[in-house]
Amino acid sequence: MRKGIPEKTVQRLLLYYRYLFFLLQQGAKNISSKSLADLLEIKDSQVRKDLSYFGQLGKRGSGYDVLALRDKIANILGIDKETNVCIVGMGNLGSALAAYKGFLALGFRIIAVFDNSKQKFGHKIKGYQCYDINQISKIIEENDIKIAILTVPAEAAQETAIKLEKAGIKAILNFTPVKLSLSKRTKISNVDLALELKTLSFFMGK
Amino acid sequence: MRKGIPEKTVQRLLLYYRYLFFLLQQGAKNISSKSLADLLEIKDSQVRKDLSYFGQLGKRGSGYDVLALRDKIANILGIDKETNVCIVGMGNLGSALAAYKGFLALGFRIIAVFDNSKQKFGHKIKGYQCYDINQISKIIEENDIKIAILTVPAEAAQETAIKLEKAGIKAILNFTPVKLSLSKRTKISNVDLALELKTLSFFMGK
DNA sequence: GACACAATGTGAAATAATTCACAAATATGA
DNA sequence: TCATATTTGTGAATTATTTCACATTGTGTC
Repeated sequence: MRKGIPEKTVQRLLLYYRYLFFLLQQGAKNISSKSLADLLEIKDSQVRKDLSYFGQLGKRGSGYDVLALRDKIANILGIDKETNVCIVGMGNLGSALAAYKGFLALGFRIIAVFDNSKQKFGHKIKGYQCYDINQISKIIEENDIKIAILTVPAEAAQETAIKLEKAGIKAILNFTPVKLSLSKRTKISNVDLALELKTLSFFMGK
Repeated sequence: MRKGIPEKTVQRLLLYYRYLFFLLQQGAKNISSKSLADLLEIKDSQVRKDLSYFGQLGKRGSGYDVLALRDKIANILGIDKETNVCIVGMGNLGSALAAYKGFLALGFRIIAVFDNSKQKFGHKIKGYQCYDINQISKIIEENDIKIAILTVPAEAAQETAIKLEKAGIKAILNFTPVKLSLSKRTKISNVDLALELKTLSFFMGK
């Protein structure tokens, strides 16, 4: 079912989800692809094409049922079941992400945070018990964690990523500016903050 | 010169830049599109196509001069001149970004940070003087700031964005999960942390 | 200098993503 | 019930991006 679905489509699905969530609170019962598209400043055909990957979810003449569509998307994206994650590297960014509420709303639960500094482990950071990175195998196994958010300094990125892979992590959200070299089996997604800012400034006013 | 250049190309340019910077430190004089491509796990033709948007930068037979290419990319991306930015919203994420070193390496200088809380303004946060958001017009004018990093809570995002636009901000790096509605003139780039994590988990193991 | 090898630059081809456009289904109102 | 409106779902067309493939240029060796 999730074969050949463009990444962009998955991303938009989440944007649809957020609007549907909001619309439901407003008491909306139905919505057309046109209205949803207008809210996001995209084309209505884009909305319909995206949704069509997952079946015939709408009704000709009246559009989509807001509640049913929201729940369907929640199901497609797995928002309806909890996914455990850990954060590795408790510097400024790691700590900020530990406190970030946006993950919870999408079904993510931060189960553990790791660092390599004796000063930090054993203590609580943003309410989470901080563990020694070398204990990771034990803790991710005990807690069924498959996803790690990597926020260590660039110098430590590659070696830490290898530790994560060995420990059984299947996907890494990589906030370091390092191209991680791991087996094809491990899924990596890069969030490069400086790159985003540079791209923005390049196209500014264009 | 920067008309019709794909955003993806600009992003890769920065990745090339980082590797060239590193290679130069290693003492490399020349590099082929093939070697550079292999480091990034992309195709060599992609590297050449990307660079070809900006002229004939290589030399047949021997490849690209590392120093010259690095400097050319720095020039294209404007890394060689400083760009002033501000951060708006000094919660966890805003504070973490204020301390983030990666911006500096690309020519960005954080000039001011803003918040709306009396507890915060007047004080220093991560070494930066925190100002009242309502003073923004004055401060961005005085300091020639055209770019803002927006890290306020979702509820305050749209109203704050309007303030930024009114004050003369031309580009916003938006970390809130809100679709900002501003004039076409203002360039917006969205960094949606929860979306990145959800996309990653969707494709995990696929 | 001539020959073999290396590597670019770039049209053309292939692939991917978006948008169009319209038949089909549903809704609405007289 | 019938005519008209709406709105989906989806092939086809378009547009964007990547990859191919090769002529051309430069390098190194004898």
